[in-house]
Amino acid sequence: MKFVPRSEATRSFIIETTAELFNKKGYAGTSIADLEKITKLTKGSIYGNFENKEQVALAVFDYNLNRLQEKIKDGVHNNADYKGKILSYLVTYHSLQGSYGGCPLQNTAVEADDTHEGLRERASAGLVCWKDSLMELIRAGMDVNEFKADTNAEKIALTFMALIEGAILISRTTKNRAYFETVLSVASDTIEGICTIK
Amino acid sequence: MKFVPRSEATRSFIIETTAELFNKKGYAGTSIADLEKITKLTKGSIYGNFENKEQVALAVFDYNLNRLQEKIKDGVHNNADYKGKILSYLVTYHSLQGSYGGCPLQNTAVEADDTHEGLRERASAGLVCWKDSLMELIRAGMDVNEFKADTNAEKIALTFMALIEGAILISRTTKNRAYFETVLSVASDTIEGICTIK
Amino acid sequence: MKFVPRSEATRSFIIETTAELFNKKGYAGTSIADLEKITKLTKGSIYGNFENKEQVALAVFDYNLNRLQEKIKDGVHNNADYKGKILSYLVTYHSLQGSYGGCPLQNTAVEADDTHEGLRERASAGLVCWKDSLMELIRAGMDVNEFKADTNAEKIALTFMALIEGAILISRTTKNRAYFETVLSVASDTIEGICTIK
Amino acid sequence: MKFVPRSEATRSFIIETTAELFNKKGYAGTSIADLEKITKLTKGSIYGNFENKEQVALAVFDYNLNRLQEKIKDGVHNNADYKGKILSYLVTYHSLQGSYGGCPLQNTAVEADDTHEGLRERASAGLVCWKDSLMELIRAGMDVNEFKADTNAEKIALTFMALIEGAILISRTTKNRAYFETVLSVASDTIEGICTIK
DNA sequence: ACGTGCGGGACCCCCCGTTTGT
DNA sequence: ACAAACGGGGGGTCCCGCACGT
Repeated sequence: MKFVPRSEATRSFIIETTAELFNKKGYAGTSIADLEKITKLTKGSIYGNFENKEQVALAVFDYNLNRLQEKIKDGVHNNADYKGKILSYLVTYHSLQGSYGGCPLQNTAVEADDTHEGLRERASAGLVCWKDSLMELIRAGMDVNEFKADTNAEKIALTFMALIEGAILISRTTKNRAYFETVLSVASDTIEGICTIK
Repeated sequence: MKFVPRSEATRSFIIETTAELFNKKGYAGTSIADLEKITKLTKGSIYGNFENKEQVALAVFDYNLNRLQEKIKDGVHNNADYKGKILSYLVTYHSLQGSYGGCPLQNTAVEADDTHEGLRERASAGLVCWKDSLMELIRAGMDVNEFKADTNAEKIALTFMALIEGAILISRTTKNRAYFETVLSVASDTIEGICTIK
Repeated sequence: MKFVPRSEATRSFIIETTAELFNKKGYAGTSIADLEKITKLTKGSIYGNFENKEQVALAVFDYNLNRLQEKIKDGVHNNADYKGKILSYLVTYHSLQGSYGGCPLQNTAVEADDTHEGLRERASAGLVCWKDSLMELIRAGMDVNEFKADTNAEKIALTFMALIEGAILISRTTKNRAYFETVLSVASDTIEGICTIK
Repeated sequence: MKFVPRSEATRSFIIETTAELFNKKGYAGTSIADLEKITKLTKGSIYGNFENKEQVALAVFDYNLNRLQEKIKDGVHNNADYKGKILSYLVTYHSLQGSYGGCPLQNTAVEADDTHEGLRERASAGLVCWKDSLMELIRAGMDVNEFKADTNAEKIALTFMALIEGAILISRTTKNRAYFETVLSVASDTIEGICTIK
């Protein structure tokens, strides 16, 4: 029999409630029982709203990614110049380094790259989207002469992203926040470096 | 009863045979049945050589880390100047980007940071060890005037590491090798940037 | 996660269906697979109704003990005088000497005394409760002058119980019913011996 | 391939070393690993001396039974009159109420009666032998006019045994030594009761 | 001959993701 | 939306052989 989703509210509730759990324990490490416990719903209810565990995980990934993107978008909008817009990513990531379990893009990417093609594709799309957004900002900044004309937009974008993800990885694993700050300052410098004026 | 290990050969065989599997599928995602399949040994034999799955995983992590460190050490030894020694890391990591499942330090770190303290500690120690090695090389290079006297060794080391790990993450997830090259070139530039002469 | 029991009916069904098995094969000797076979339920169902095997065993012990006590209570109620009430124990135990696997109190006590504190405590409580019931009957009989005034109630109770349990042990092991009768006749004589009139 | 036993010394060592363990934990509850641990021998060695776990258990039962019988025989020999000989059983059993895990006859009988025909038979034989020994002593006492001529030897023997086993059962389970004394005093009285003179 | 080292595989208890009946 | 059952798989232990040393 075909699967028919039910109340959108419950579906959202499940996604939002379990998002942190999935981010922390991963797809393989999170059980349906965990979902029951944290949502206080029953298996039947969860399976009434999702076809299976995989669909919950996919929806949760989308939610986590969207949540991140919204915050980033806020930061971007709140800055007038392109340098500020790009540097706002650092502020946003900084504010996220709480107890949510790290960057969902990173967590999903690393778990899924050799095990779950569906999740890997989504993580990949998330990264590419992120890169494209950054490149767009850089190119826009170049257009208004805020950034140097010879800037390699993709290279800067990738460097920026790599530094952020690397910073999260190192600081979370070593539980040393200072490493995070240090690496992010380099990301900041990287952007400063392409500015035409200081 | 205290656990008594058996033939060192079998133990090593299990570790070496399952190392890639653990690196690809992670601790939670690898089952004893997987180990049986790939080693063609039985549970009885595996549990005769390891106390439990966790001990296999820990040993495998050590093996994977050591394997990486050996390759890096080779690269370092084969270069005379400190710049060459440091840049050899990039060559080594470049050669590793095959089908082994990515960087074990990254995989373990990301999976374990919120789920398995024992593995997290090992990954953390691995990262710190890596950073210290890099800092030592940088400081030695400063001593012989190969690197600028005002170089912040720790910052450079962390940046270098973050770029490498970030590069692996992005390129593996997107399955785009070019991203890897691009980010590593930035890592290379970073080292060039602290050299006294070109 | 806290364990939440399911349908009381299934739970009871499991207890009742497996009670004889546990009584015959003991706690260590009874496997979950045995329970599946005899109940024709699956592991999932059993573990949905009980936290673990131990909890099944404890519930089964309670059931078996209660079952025994109900029969005994019937016998006691069906007799007007205290001598008759006490001797009814013998009739009850006599009727129980079928193929149920012997006295659950005995079986549990002997298996658990050095291996399972939880079961041992329950068996102990069962024995003490039995002794107290007997003593109450004896003392009541003394109050109405049915039993001699100088009767040592506890001694008589313990003797009565020891004879019954000893009788079961000997007769079941040797598969000789006559031994059972012989020893029970002594238990009967013991009660006769404290009567004021014949 | 046929099984060929090995050094008698090792065989005895295994039996003697594991006797208490089997008595405490039972046949089903004792694992080969337990035997390894306590003997500090390897499985291979144990299986070199016994065909399988069952044969160890049978040999251990024989050993435990024999050990008991030897002590009883000592007590019997050290008493001149038949009353003393019989009552010496009580002294012997009293001295055995240490931490050895209770009466091996009882433990084996209760575990085996519905699960292991081989052990049950041995326990049965042990009980019958005990009964016969007691009956012999009683009849010999009757012959020399120490015991009343109308004594029902078998009944007295069975009562005596039942009281002892019942006493052990009750006192071990409740961990109340006083119950043991109380019931054994009744066993003693039973013998006094068949004496011609006090 | 005898003890050991080590591998085998069936089975242990328990939990998994899932479906069904209501 | 839930309660309850399902059956396969999770990690881990069981009892047992076999081949090697001594």
